Amino acid sequence: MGIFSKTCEYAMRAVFFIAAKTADGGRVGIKEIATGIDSPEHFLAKILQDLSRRGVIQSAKGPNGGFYVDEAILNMPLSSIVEAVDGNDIFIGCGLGLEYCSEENPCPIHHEFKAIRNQIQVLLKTTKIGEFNEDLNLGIAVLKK
Amino acid sequence: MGIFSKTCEYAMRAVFFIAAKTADGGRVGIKEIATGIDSPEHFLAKILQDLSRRGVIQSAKGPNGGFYVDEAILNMPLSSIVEAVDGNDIFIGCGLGLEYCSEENPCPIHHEFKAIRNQIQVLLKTTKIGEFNEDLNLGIAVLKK
DNA sequence: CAAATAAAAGACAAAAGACTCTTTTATTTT
DNA sequence: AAAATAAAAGAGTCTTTTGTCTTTTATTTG
Repeated sequence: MGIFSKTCEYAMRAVFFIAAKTADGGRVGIKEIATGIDSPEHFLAKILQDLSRRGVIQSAKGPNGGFYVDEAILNMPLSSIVEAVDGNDIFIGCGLGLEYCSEENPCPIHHEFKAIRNQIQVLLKTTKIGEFNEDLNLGIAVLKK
Repeated sequence: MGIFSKTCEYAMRAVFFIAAKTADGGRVGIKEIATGIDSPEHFLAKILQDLSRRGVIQSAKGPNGGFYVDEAILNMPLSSIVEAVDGNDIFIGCGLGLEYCSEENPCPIHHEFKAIRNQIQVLLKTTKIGEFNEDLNLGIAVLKK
Protein backbone atom coordinates (compact mmCIF):
# COMPACT_ATOMS: atom_id res chain seq x y z
CA MET A 1 0.00 0.00 0.00
CA GLY A 2 1.02 3.58 -0.49
CA ILE A 3 0.83 6.48 1.91
CA PHE A 4 -2.98 6.45 1.78
CA SER A 5 -5.46 3.59 1.85
CA LYS A 6 -6.91 2.37 -1.43
CA THR A 7 -10.25 3.85 -0.38
CA CYS A 8 -8.59 7.22 0.13
CA GLU A 9 -6.87 7.05 -3.26
CA TYR A 10 -10.22 6.39 -4.95
CA ALA A 11 -11.78 9.20 -2.92
CA MET A 12 -9.18 11.76 -4.01
CA ARG A 13 -9.32 10.72 -7.64
CA ALA A 14 -13.13 10.81 -7.60
CA VAL A 15 -13.32 14.23 -5.96
CA PHE A 16 -10.80 15.63 -8.45
CA PHE A 17 -12.85 14.15 -11.28
CA ILE A 18 -16.13 15.55 -9.95
CA ALA A 19 -14.55 18.95 -9.34
CA ALA A 20 -13.12 19.20 -12.84
CA LYS A 21 -16.42 18.10 -14.41
CA THR A 22 -18.85 20.19 -12.39
CA ALA A 23 -17.02 23.35 -11.35
CA ASP A 24 -18.95 25.26 -14.05
CA GLY A 25 -22.30 23.69 -13.10
CA GLY A 26 -23.90 20.35 -13.90
CA ARG A 27 -23.76 16.95 -12.28
CA VAL A 28 -21.87 13.78 -12.99
CA GLY A 29 -23.15 10.25 -12.37
CA ILE A 30 -21.45 7.41 -10.54
CA LYS A 31 -20.94 5.36 -13.74
CA GLU A 32 -19.12 8.15 -15.49
CA ILE A 33 -16.95 8.78 -12.44
CA ALA A 34 -16.09 5.10 -12.02
CA THR A 35 -15.14 4.83 -15.67
CA GLY A 36 -13.24 8.11 -15.55
CA ILE A 37 -11.00 7.08 -12.69
CA ASP A 38 -10.81 3.29 -13.27
CA SER A 39 -12.53 2.22 -10.07
CA PRO A 40 -15.12 -0.41 -9.10
CA GLU A 41 -18.50 1.30 -9.40
CA HIS A 42 -20.36 -0.03 -6.37
CA PHE A 43 -17.41 0.27 -4.07
CA LEU A 44 -16.85 3.84 -5.17
CA ALA A 45 -20.55 4.55 -4.61
CA LYS A 46 -20.12 3.82 -0.91
CA ILE A 47 -17.10 6.03 -0.66
CA LEU A 48 -18.95 8.90 -2.35
CA GLN A 49 -21.99 8.45 -0.10
CA ASP A 50 -19.70 8.86 2.85
CA LEU A 51 -17.97 11.90 1.39
CA SER A 52 -21.37 13.39 0.63
CA ARG A 53 -22.57 12.86 4.22
CA ARG A 54 -19.41 14.58 5.42
CA GLY A 55 -19.86 17.52 3.09
CA VAL A 56 -16.79 16.91 0.93
CA ILE A 57 -18.98 16.58 -2.16
CA GLN A 58 -22.64 17.18 -2.89
CA SER A 59 -25.24 14.89 -4.43
CA ALA A 60 -28.74 14.95 -5.90
CA LYS A 61 -31.03 12.02 -6.67
CA GLY A 62 -33.30 11.52 -9.63
CA PRO A 63 -33.02 12.46 -13.30
CA ASN A 64 -30.29 15.02 -13.93
CA GLY A 65 -29.00 14.07 -10.52
CA GLY A 66 -25.46 13.05 -9.70
CA PHE A 67 -22.49 14.31 -7.75
CA TYR A 68 -21.15 17.84 -7.88
CA VAL A 69 -19.20 20.46 -5.95
CA ASP A 70 -19.77 24.14 -5.27
CA GLU A 71 -17.34 27.02 -4.99
CA ALA A 72 -16.79 26.46 -1.25
CA ILE A 73 -15.73 22.87 -1.83
CA LEU A 74 -13.35 23.86 -4.61
CA ASN A 75 -11.51 25.92 -2.02
CA MET A 76 -11.39 23.19 0.60
CA PRO A 77 -7.97 21.60 1.23
CA LEU A 78 -7.12 18.03 0.23
CA SER A 79 -6.86 17.23 3.92
CA SER A 80 -10.67 17.30 4.08
CA ILE A 81 -10.79 14.26 1.81
CA VAL A 82 -8.01 12.41 3.58
CA GLU A 83 -9.38 13.08 7.06
CA ALA A 84 -12.88 12.04 6.01
CA VAL A 85 -11.59 8.68 4.79
CA ASP A 86 -8.40 7.79 6.68
CA GLY A 87 -8.77 9.99 9.76
CA ASN A 88 -5.87 12.07 11.01
CA ASP A 89 -3.45 9.23 11.70
CA ILE A 90 -1.20 10.38 8.91
CA PHE A 91 -0.72 13.72 10.66
CA ILE A 92 -0.14 12.48 14.17
CA GLY A 93 0.76 8.76 13.99
CA CYS A 94 4.16 7.44 15.10
CA GLY A 95 6.43 6.03 12.38
CA LEU A 96 6.92 2.86 14.41
CA GLY A 97 3.29 2.48 15.44
CA LEU A 98 3.86 3.36 19.08
CA GLU A 99 0.76 4.63 20.80
CA TYR A 100 2.46 6.80 23.40
CA CYS A 101 5.28 8.15 21.25
CA SER A 102 5.66 11.88 21.87
CA GLU A 103 8.19 14.66 22.32
CA GLU A 104 8.75 13.59 25.94
CA ASN A 105 8.66 9.86 25.24
CA PRO A 106 10.03 9.62 21.69
CA CYS A 107 10.61 6.54 19.56
CA PRO A 108 14.05 6.43 17.93
CA ILE A 109 12.91 8.03 14.69
CA HIS A 110 10.43 10.43 16.25
CA HIS A 111 12.28 13.63 15.44
CA GLU A 112 13.26 12.55 11.97
CA PHE A 113 9.66 11.66 11.15
CA LYS A 114 8.20 14.83 12.51
CA ALA A 115 9.61 16.68 9.51
CA ILE A 116 7.99 14.26 7.09
CA ARG A 117 4.61 14.31 8.81
CA ASN A 118 4.74 18.10 8.81
CA GLN A 119 5.52 18.25 5.12
CA ILE A 120 2.62 15.92 4.31
CA GLN A 121 0.36 18.04 6.47
CA VAL A 122 1.45 21.29 4.83
CA LEU A 123 0.91 19.81 1.39
CA LEU A 124 -2.57 18.52 2.18
CA LYS A 125 -3.64 21.66 4.01
CA THR A 126 -2.42 24.17 1.44
CA THR A 127 -3.55 22.41 -1.72
CA LYS A 128 -7.13 23.10 -2.78
CA ILE A 129 -9.50 20.56 -4.26
CA GLY A 130 -10.20 22.77 -7.28
CA GLU A 131 -6.56 23.45 -8.01
CA PHE A 132 -6.21 20.78 -10.68
CA ASN A 133 -9.36 21.43 -12.69
CA GLU A 134 -7.58 23.16 -15.55
CA ASP A 135 -4.81 20.57 -15.87
CA LEU A 136 -7.39 17.78 -15.76
CA ASN A 137 -9.67 19.35 -18.35
CA LEU A 138 -6.69 20.00 -20.63
CA GLY A 139 -5.46 16.43 -20.20
CA ILE A 140 -2.19 17.57 -18.67
CA ALA A 141 -2.93 15.62 -15.50
CA VAL A 142 -4.44 12.18 -15.45
CA LEU A 143 -6.63 10.12 -13.06
CA LYS A 144 -6.65 6.71 -14.76
CA LYS A 145 -4.44 3.74 -14.16
CA MET B 1 -2.52 2.53 9.24
CA GLY B 2 0.58 4.66 9.28
CA ILE B 3 3.19 5.17 6.61
CA PHE B 4 4.46 1.59 7.03
CA SER B 5 2.60 -1.68 7.47
CA LYS B 6 2.22 -3.09 10.96
CA THR B 7 4.65 -5.84 9.98
CA CYS B 8 7.20 -3.23 9.00
CA GLU B 9 6.71 -1.34 12.25
CA TYR B 10 7.35 -4.51 14.24
CA ALA B 11 10.37 -5.25 12.04
CA MET B 12 11.96 -1.88 12.67
CA ARG B 13 11.30 -1.95 16.39
CA ALA B 14 12.69 -5.49 16.63
CA VAL B 15 15.82 -4.70 14.65
CA PHE B 16 16.47 -1.62 16.80
CA PHE B 17 15.99 -3.74 19.90
CA ILE B 18 18.32 -6.48 18.69
CA ALA B 19 20.92 -3.93 17.60
CA ALA B 20 20.92 -2.16 20.95
CA LYS B 21 21.14 -5.44 22.87
CA THR B 22 23.78 -7.24 20.82
CA ALA B 23 26.04 -4.58 19.32
CA ASP B 24 28.69 -5.49 21.93
CA GLY B 25 28.27 -9.23 21.41
CA GLY B 26 25.77 -11.77 22.66
CA ARG B 27 22.40 -12.92 21.40
CA VAL B 28 18.84 -12.14 22.29
CA GLY B 29 15.91 -14.58 22.15
CA ILE B 30 12.54 -14.13 20.51
CA LYS B 31 10.69 -14.00 23.84
CA GLU B 32 12.81 -11.17 25.16
CA ILE B 33 12.44 -9.24 21.91
CA ALA B 34 8.66 -9.70 21.79
CA THR B 35 8.35 -8.52 25.39
CA GLY B 36 10.77 -5.66 24.79
CA ILE B 37 8.82 -4.21 21.89
CA ASP B 38 5.25 -5.23 22.84
CA SER B 39 4.62 -7.52 19.88
CA PRO B 40 2.95 -10.93 19.42
CA GLU B 41 5.73 -13.48 19.78
CA HIS B 42 4.92 -15.99 17.05
CA PHE B 43 4.01 -13.36 14.53
CA LEU B 44 7.24 -11.55 15.19
CA ALA B 45 9.13 -14.84 14.85
CA LYS B 46 8.02 -15.05 11.23
CA ILE B 47 9.06 -11.53 10.51
CA LEU B 48 12.50 -12.13 12.02
CA GLN B 49 12.95 -15.38 10.07
CA ASP B 50 12.35 -13.39 6.93
CA LEU B 51 14.72 -10.60 7.92
CA SER B 52 17.32 -13.20 8.78
CA ARG B 53 16.99 -14.88 5.39
CA ARG B 54 17.44 -11.48 3.78
CA GLY B 55 20.53 -10.67 5.84
CA VAL B 56 19.05 -7.77 7.80
CA ILE B 57 19.69 -9.63 11.06
CA GLN B 58 21.57 -12.79 12.00
CA SER B 59 20.41 -15.80 13.95
CA ALA B 60 21.75 -18.90 15.67
CA LYS B 61 19.85 -21.95 16.88
CA GLY B 62 20.37 -23.96 20.02
CA PRO B 63 21.45 -23.02 23.54
CA ASN B 64 22.94 -19.53 23.72
CA GLY B 65 21.33 -18.98 20.34
CA GLY B 66 19.12 -16.09 19.37
CA PHE B 67 19.17 -13.08 17.10
CA TYR B 68 22.02 -10.65 16.76
CA VAL B 69 23.69 -8.16 14.43
CA ASP B 70 27.28 -7.54 13.42
CA GLU B 71 29.14 -4.34 12.67
CA ALA B 72 28.15 -4.39 8.99
CA ILE B 73 24.47 -4.54 9.85
CA LEU B 74 24.77 -1.68 12.32
CA ASN B 75 25.90 0.45 9.40
CA MET B 76 23.12 -0.61 7.08
CA PRO B 77 20.41 1.99 6.37
CA LEU B 78 16.85 1.71 7.68
CA SER B 79 15.73 1.31 4.08
CA SER B 80 17.09 -2.25 4.19
CA ILE B 81 14.44 -3.14 6.75
CA VAL B 82 11.63 -1.34 5.00
CA GLU B 83 12.48 -2.75 1.58
CA ALA B 84 12.76 -6.28 2.97
CA VAL B 85 9.25 -6.06 4.43
CA ASP B 86 7.21 -3.56 2.40
CA GLY B 87 9.18 -3.49 -0.84
CA ASN B 88 10.05 -0.22 -2.52
CA ASP B 89 6.51 1.03 -3.08
CA ILE B 90 7.03 3.81 -0.60
CA PHE B 91 9.87 5.17 -2.71
CA ILE B 92 8.25 4.95 -6.10
CA GLY B 93 4.48 4.60 -5.62
CA CYS B 94 2.01 7.25 -6.83
CA GLY B 95 0.13 9.19 -4.15
CA LEU B 96 -3.17 8.42 -5.87
CA GLY B 97 -2.36 4.77 -6.59
CA LEU B 98 -1.99 5.23 -10.34
CA GLU B 99 0.12 2.56 -11.96
CA TYR B 100 1.37 4.62 -14.87
CA CYS B 101 1.84 7.91 -13.08
CA SER B 102 5.19 9.44 -14.09
CA GLU B 103 6.90 12.67 -15.01
CA GLU B 104 5.45 12.48 -18.53
CA ASN B 105 2.03 11.26 -17.43
CA PRO B 106 1.59 12.81 -14.00
CA CYS B 107 -1.34 12.55 -11.61
CA PRO B 108 -2.48 15.91 -10.23
CA ILE B 109 -0.36 15.71 -7.09
CA HIS B 110 2.63 14.00 -8.70
CA HIS B 111 5.08 16.86 -8.35
CA GLU B 112 3.97 17.78 -4.85
CA PHE B 113 4.40 14.19 -3.72
CA LYS B 114 7.77 13.72 -5.29
CA ALA B 115 9.26 15.95 -2.62
CA ILE B 116 7.72 13.92 0.16
CA ARG B 117 8.78 10.58 -1.29
CA ASN B 118 12.28 11.94 -1.71
CA GLN B 119 12.44 13.12 1.88
CA ILE B 120 11.29 9.72 3.15
CA GLN B 121 13.88 8.07 0.95
CA VAL B 122 16.68 10.32 2.14
CA LEU B 123 15.74 9.70 5.75
CA LEU B 124 15.63 5.94 5.36
CA LYS B 125 18.81 5.78 3.30
CA THR B 126 20.94 8.02 5.50
CA THR B 127 19.89 6.71 8.89
CA LYS B 128 21.84 3.71 10.14
CA ILE B 129 20.36 0.80 12.04
CA GLY B 130 22.89 1.19 14.87
CA GLU B 131 22.32 4.89 15.24
CA PHE B 132 19.89 4.61 18.15
CA ASN B 133 21.74 2.09 20.30
CA GLU B 134 22.94 4.62 22.82
CA ASP B 135 19.60 6.39 23.22
CA LEU B 136 17.86 3.04 23.58
CA ASN B 137 20.30 1.70 26.14
CA LEU B 138 20.06 4.94 28.11
CA GLY B 139 16.27 4.84 27.99
CA ILE B 140 16.11 8.15 26.11
CA ALA B 141 14.30 6.48 23.22
CA VAL B 142 11.58 3.89 23.63
CA LEU B 143 10.22 0.92 21.64
CA LYS B 144 7.16 -0.06 23.66
CA LYS B 145 3.58 0.94 23.19
C1' DC C 1 25.26 -39.65 22.85
C1' DA C 2 21.24 -37.60 25.47
C1' DA C 3 18.95 -33.71 27.03
C1' DA C 4 18.00 -29.07 26.72
C1' DT C 5 17.56 -25.00 24.13
C1' DA C 6 16.09 -21.93 20.60
C1' DA C 7 15.10 -20.74 15.90
C1' DA C 8 12.53 -22.49 11.51
C1' DA C 9 8.60 -24.02 9.43
C1' DG C 10 3.82 -25.08 8.59
C1' DA C 11 -1.02 -25.12 9.29
C1' DC C 12 -4.76 -22.51 10.99
C1' DA C 13 -7.88 -18.64 12.65
C1' DA C 14 -9.53 -13.99 13.24
C1' DA C 15 -10.01 -9.26 11.72
C1' DA C 16 -9.88 -5.70 8.51
C1' DG C 17 -9.99 -3.94 3.97
C1' DA C 18 -11.64 -4.19 -0.68
C1' DC C 19 -15.28 -5.30 -3.66
C1' DT C 20 -20.19 -7.11 -5.60
C1' DC C 21 -24.98 -7.40 -5.95
C1' DT C 22 -29.74 -6.28 -4.79
C1' DT C 23 -33.27 -3.46 -2.90
C1' DT C 24 -34.94 0.99 -1.41
C1' DT C 25 -35.71 5.93 -1.45
C1' DA C 26 -35.92 10.43 -3.45
C1' DT C 27 -36.47 13.33 -7.44
C1' DT C 28 -37.80 14.69 -11.91
C1' DT C 29 -40.28 14.49 -16.13
C1' DT C 30 -44.19 13.46 -18.82
C1' DA D 1 -50.12 10.13 -10.88
C1' DA D 2 -46.89 6.99 -13.41
C1' DA D 3 -42.54 6.05 -15.26
C1' DA D 4 -37.85 6.77 -15.39
C1' DT D 5 -33.65 8.04 -13.30
C1' DA D 6 -29.97 8.06 -10.04
C1' DA D 7 -28.19 8.08 -5.44
C1' DA D 8 -28.63 5.58 -0.69
C1' DA D 9 -28.57 1.65 1.86
C1' DG D 10 -27.89 -3.14 3.14
C1' DA D 11 -26.27 -7.76 2.94
C1' DG D 12 -22.86 -10.63 1.74
C1' DT D 13 -18.21 -12.32 -0.50
C1' DC D 14 -13.33 -12.37 -1.39
C1' DT D 15 -8.63 -11.17 -0.23
C1' DT D 16 -4.97 -9.54 2.54
C1' DT D 17 -3.12 -8.62 6.84
C1' DT D 18 -2.45 -9.87 11.34
C1' DG D 19 -2.02 -13.21 14.78
C1' DT D 20 -1.96 -18.20 17.12
C1' DC D 21 -0.55 -22.80 17.84
C1' DT D 22 2.10 -27.00 16.94
C1' DT D 23 5.81 -29.56 15.04
C1' DT D 24 10.45 -29.82 13.20
C1' DT D 25 15.34 -28.88 12.77
C1' DA D 26 19.76 -27.39 14.31
C1' DT D 27 23.03 -26.49 17.99
C1' DT D 28 25.15 -26.74 22.36
C1' DT D 29 26.28 -28.65 26.78
C1' DG D 30 27.00 -32.15 30.10
